[in-house]
Amino acid sequence: MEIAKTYEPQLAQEKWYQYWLDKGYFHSTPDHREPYTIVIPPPNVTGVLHMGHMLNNTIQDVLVRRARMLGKNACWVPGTDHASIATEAKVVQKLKAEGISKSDLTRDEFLAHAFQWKEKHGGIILEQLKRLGASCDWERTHFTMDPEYSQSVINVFIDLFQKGKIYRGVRMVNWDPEALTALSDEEVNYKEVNSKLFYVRYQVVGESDQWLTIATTRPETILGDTAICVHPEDERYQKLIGKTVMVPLINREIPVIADTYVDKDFGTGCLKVTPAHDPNDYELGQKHNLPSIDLFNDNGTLNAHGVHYQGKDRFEVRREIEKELHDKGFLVKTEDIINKVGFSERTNAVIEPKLSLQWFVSMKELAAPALENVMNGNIQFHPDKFKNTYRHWMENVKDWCISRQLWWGHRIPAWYYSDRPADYVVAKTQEEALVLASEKAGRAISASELRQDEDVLDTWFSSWLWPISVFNGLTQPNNPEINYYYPTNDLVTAPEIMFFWVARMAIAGYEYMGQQPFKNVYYTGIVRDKLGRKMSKSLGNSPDPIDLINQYGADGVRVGILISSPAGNDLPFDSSQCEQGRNFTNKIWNAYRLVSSWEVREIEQPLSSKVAIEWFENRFAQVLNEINDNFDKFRISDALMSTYKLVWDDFCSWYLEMIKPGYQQPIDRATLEQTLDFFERILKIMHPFTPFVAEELYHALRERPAGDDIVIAQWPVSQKVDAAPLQQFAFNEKVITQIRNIRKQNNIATKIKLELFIKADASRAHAADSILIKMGNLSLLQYVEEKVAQANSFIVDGIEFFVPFGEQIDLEAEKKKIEEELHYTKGFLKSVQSKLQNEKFMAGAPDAVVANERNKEADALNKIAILEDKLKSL
RNA sequence: GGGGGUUUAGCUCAGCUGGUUCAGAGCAUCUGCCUUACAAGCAGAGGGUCGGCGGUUCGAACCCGUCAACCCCCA
Repeated sequence: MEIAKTYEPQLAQEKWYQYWLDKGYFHSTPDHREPYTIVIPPPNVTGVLHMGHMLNNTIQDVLVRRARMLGKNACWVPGTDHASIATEAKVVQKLKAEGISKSDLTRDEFLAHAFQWKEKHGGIILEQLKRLGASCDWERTHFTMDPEYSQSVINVFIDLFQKGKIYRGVRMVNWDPEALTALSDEEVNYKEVNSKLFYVRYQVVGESDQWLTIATTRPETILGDTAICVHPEDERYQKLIGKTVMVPLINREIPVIADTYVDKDFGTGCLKVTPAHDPNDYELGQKHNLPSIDLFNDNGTLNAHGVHYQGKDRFEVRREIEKELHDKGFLVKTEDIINKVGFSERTNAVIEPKLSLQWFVSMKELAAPALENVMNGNIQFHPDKFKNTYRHWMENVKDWCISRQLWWGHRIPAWYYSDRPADYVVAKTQEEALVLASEKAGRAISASELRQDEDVLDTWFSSWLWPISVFNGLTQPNNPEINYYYPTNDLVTAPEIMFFWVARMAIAGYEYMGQQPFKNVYYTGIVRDKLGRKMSKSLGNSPDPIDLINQYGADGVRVGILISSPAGNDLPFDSSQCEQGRNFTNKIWNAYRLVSSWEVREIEQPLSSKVAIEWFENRFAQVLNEINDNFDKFRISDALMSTYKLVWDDFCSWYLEMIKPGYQQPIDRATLEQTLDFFERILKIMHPFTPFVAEELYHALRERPAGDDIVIAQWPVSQKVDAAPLQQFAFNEKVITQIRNIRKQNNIATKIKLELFIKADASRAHAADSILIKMGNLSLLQYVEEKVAQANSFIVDGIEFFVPFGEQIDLEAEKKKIEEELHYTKGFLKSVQSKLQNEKFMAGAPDAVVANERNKEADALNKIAILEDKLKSL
């Protein structure tokens, strides 16, 4: 049967993925084997696969597939995250397009729409992962809002509340005026923007025509000023401290206070204090007992304190108030400056610092074990440089604002029974809340009096339980699954979410399991385009992974994305890498074509094949050790590169060429059997990277009994490496390269046989010479005592080789070549000898190093002698 | 402003405790080959004062200092 000249991946992908599923190879249940567990970083339920997922999940799959082959009980738990803000924003948008406003809907109606959306779009991304070949245990697919999962989240909230770790308080929070919710600090991105610095003058009360000028980037907040602050040691303003000034436009009298917080050199050295709208001002306000005047509505428009600007948007007011200040003589000047402004990670709206009543987790104590166990290596980071960043954050951890003014998510289980903020209880259900509320109030509270908190919990308040809750470790403590699979082994994620997620999982792990959630954290880099830009939807510079899979095959794309992406390094991605990956799959495919075309006959095994086999056996063992070592160190790209070179260079370019019978010649059985065995081992180590082509060829190679599939095959066992055949081969490789060079320089076709003379004692003759004959296409190989005249010559490891000239002779070129080599070797000798003559070197360097230098000297002297001799003879 | 990191071939990266790897790999480049497994290929070659300067050392890509550029995180 004719085998296609190029590998067609699509059929194999569908066939084998379905086959693996049908056989249940990805499904895991606890047994006697050592578990190997990875929990997927759950993508947003409504998300679609992007290059970042691609990188991340390919790495996970490589790790899982290898673990499976190592005989571990591999379990990769997939699932999705409800992603409250992102998903709610999408649903709101979709409803808007249909002419429905969120405010027209009840909470239940809205949630019905949201669940509908989730049913429709949820899980698309999981289907896409299957195309990539992800060997997840799909029977374990979880969603962070599954009933049992939600139960864990609520339980944890209640538990932390009862432990006094959760509290409710008024704090300055990051308010997203578009999503109408508070955000955690981590969800705010600071960007540099071009702004204006406005210099505005305030009249000093009780002085005629005395003014004090402040500088601000936010003139619209002037209406909320409650003080002016100067540095206590600023001589310019000494006499103003304690006086009062008039707020422009509204003529409210406010004090001038002094605090070292003020930077004397920024602007005019006078700071206007607006406690309701700036975190630093808020602190100042607390310290100096200043009132707060909140100017804004939740959507960023001004409220009644904004007087005639009431109802207008903050940015519109900024423009208009500039004009009014100018017209009325308060605006001294404006300057262009670049300042940092916070933007919402989700909606990109400019964040408004806002005072509000929110729920917080007190982090300091909770974080302690999570910090300690990363620093002491119980949890390992790859690369470990991220430990520094982690420590810095954990040592300065701030309380975590966990309430979000959204509907999509886990509703906060707090129940209010009056209008007083303190009159609430925290309970799992309304029934329990009724009991608790009645107790707390000292009277019977009725169901109608009870009102549940409107807010939901931050998404990360559920995802931090992921490694525990996917095994129901909180709702069914000590169940067999959690006991078996937890702690998980490796977590693969992006450094951006080290604090959002990794740190908090560690915290929850120690708090609720008394154990780390994972042993290793592998941080991937950011996938960038050729120009170094982050791949993003808005830039439109991200290829669709599914398109790539269609174009290059899943295996090709997997190789392409891993070929050069060391842990923690950004990955500048270019589709040419996938081409390389595809070529790789094609290479092994064609190796199979070659091997399968041989006809086996009961003939004697050529000596060269015997030698080749011995060499490859050891070469394979050597590279396998390298690969295992790279895997152990989480150097995935290096493991892939070693695999790539083993397959392409060692196996295809050398081994197969060495044992390949002549055209239409049969092969001996021993060599073929050994080759099939090598091929099979090669496929096994390729399998984690290129699972589809590996399985396809594994079955093409041999008839196999049911259940003999590469996906569950045993990883090759590491063997002892014998150095001798490797050295012999390295020598031959150099000789062969030299012969090829001579062919090339003299335009001698590969087909033409050459003669090779070796100036050495015939006792040096070795079985491996057969390799020289075969690979050099020699008609004669002979040991001689004297130089051979009229020949190209070269030296390998101090031994001189001669290839007699054929018809063409280029004496001059040959001479020049030798002269160049001679010149170089003399220079080399000089540098070595100067070292050996240096007394300090001789005194200071270890013996081994000195001996080494002596060897170098001897080699160089020998080589120079040969070269000079050669020159003379020409 | 605080913290961390990076700088080695055109590109992406290795380079372990300072001493043969006269600094390595893959890709790209150049040259020659359609040699019946593969042109998605084969063979060969070129390419780096290891960011600059200074220091320690018999010896520095590696250690120290300094300057510069870039990146990330945090406020």
